Amino acid sequence: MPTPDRTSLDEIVRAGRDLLESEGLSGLSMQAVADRVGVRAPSLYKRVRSRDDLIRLISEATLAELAARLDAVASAEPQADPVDRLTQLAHAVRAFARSGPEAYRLMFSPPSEGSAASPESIARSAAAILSVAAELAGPDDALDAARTATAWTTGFIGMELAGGFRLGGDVDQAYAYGIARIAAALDRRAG
Amino acid sequence: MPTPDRTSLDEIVRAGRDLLESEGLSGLSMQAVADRVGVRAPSLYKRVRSRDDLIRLISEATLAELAARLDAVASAEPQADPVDRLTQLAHAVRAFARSGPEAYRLMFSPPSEGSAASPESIARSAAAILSVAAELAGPDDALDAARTATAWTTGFIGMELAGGFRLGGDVDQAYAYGIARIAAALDRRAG
DNA sequence: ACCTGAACACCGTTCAAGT
DNA sequence: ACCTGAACACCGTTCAAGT
Repeated sequence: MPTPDRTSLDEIVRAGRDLLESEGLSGLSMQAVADRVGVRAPSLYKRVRSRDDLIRLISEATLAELAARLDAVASAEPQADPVDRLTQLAHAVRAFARSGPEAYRLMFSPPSEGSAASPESIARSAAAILSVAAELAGPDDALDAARTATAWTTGFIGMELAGGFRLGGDVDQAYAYGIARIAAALDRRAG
Repeated sequence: MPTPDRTSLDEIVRAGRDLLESEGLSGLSMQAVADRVGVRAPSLYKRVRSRDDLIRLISEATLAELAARLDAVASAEPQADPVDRLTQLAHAVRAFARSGPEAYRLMFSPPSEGSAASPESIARSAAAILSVAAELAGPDDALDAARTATAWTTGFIGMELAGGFRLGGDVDQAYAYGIARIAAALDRRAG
């Protein structure tokens, strides 16, 4: 006789994300997730292969949200100058990271191989930046340019989240300075 | 009656680093470290406050090594063009990261607050880059320029180590492309 | 002064037994 | 078909007892 479902994969992933953000990665235990969704820990394994798998699902969900956010920004003003659009994208990534720092970090530094998001979802979240990079640097250099912009963005935000900017100075201004330099450097019109 | 020392802090940190590199962060257990140095796990707490503290010590040691490496590169050809020197520094960081990827990742994404390296040692490892950045961008923009270069470098390498470059293309070439663009963008002589 | 075994409170995960 | 308690093999850490 079937038992009525007492939870769902969605609820588990959502609970995991909340827990990750409020308690950090070490607080994301199967027990804690089970408590949140009102089930015993072993029951989670009906919907999730392992804790690593749960972490991967959280990464995947976060990545999808980021991709949606960036798509919205990119398509908001399709006519705007590509330098401005790249700048807006970079600011959107930073705002997203600040709204959920733990989940953001998870995307870019998975604690294990099995918890890394799939190449497909990574590619999807890079689409908006790739398209602006193509406009800026031209089709031949689009991939390299997108990588340069993405590397700088994730590097800056990663250092910021890790508390790496303790030499003083205005971090917001450093971000603005950086994105302006990067955008100009990638702009083929500038030569 | 005192017992002769059966291990030392240095040996523990070294064993921890080896273990980290060969087994990953999750393989870096107090038990495994104790086995390596020939002691029982509780004895480690005579020299180390906690596992987090051991991780911090490993980060600190790695950071000191990186700083020494970069100092050596920076002072090898003091007369060279700053663009070339920044390029060499960037390549040195990447080579260092590849020689010990797990320890490298630890420096830039500490798994917890207590395992982060001290601001002082971070500042020390940034000295070489800061000095080239000052030459390139001028004293007023030195800090912002150093942050831009560092963010790009750590971001690129972090993505590479996380396996984030699966869209194809030549990653070595993307690195060369990026550092050339960044160096040119920071160079005030180019304007 | 250092080292140890025993113990504590946790983990992630498996599995037979329940409904 | 889902859920559970019990169990297993691990953790990090503390502490009294040994030398």
